[in-house]
Amino acid sequence: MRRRLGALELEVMQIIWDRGEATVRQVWEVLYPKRKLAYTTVATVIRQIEEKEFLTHRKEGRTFVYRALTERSAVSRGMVSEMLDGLFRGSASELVTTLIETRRVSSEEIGEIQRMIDAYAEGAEDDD
Amino acid sequence: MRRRLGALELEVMQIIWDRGEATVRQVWEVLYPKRKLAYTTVATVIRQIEEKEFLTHRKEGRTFVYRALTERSAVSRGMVSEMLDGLFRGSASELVTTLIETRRVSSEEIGEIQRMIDAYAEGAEDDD
DNA sequence: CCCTGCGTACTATATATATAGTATGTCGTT
DNA sequence: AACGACATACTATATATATAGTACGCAGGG
Repeated sequence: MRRRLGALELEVMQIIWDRGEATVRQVWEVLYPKRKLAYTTVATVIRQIEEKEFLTHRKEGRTFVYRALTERSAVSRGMVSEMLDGLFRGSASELVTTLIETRRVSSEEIGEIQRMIDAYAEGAEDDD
Repeated sequence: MRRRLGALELEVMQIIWDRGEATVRQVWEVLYPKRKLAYTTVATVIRQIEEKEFLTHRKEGRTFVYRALTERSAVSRGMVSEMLDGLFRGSASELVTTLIETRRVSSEEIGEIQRMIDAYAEGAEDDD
């Protein structure tokens, strides 16, 4: 019964992935400047995410400390994959085209992408 | 009051973008093999998309012929942008990394991406 | 010992999305 | 003129998501 993550749920996950572990209060503190949510709202969202089995918790005193059950990379891949199919009919190059049309991508980033793609092309050279 | 598109709504939009225009029946016919939806479901979804102002229609006889009000590229950019921020903290290179980890990307596609990125790097050379 | 702060649990509401049924009108064929 | 196919309009239900309130327990400061 593994569902998908909404925008707010994803934000919460990002915070927990960043820190490794987090309490409701810690998540709330990070979130608060951007989205002025009630503390209990954050608590509720976190419990909902836990129901979807993306999180689990241990008890420290009376406080729950949450950690991810699913890695960030797995969720990212899932979402990228979805977008690839849903939006670009599976075409990776179309996605990249759109990506660089979307934002002014810094030349450092372009460089990184070039290196990464080149490295990948090398490695995959005698594959398919 | 411009909202966002759900997965099914996006599928419908893709069909209409592909053809330029489409009737409910045409959309339904394309959709049916994949998702066995009732004809009226498709009609409802299309009207809902129209309410969000992504579509409009003209009347041809008694049939409505729908066309997009928003270009595919604009929607794509919006969604990529969202994903970039929500998932990769704005890092385009991380997105591309995840992309090539996600699927076995064909060497043709890799080639295309290389050419495209290189061209972009050229053009932007003396920019920022 | 009692109040306050903070923790979780449960419940609630609004809106979005997915899905389809019923109603009603009309066009074309017999 | 009536029937069947098909068109849109309206309505309905389930589930997901965003958001927050209330209830209740416990622990520490006075």
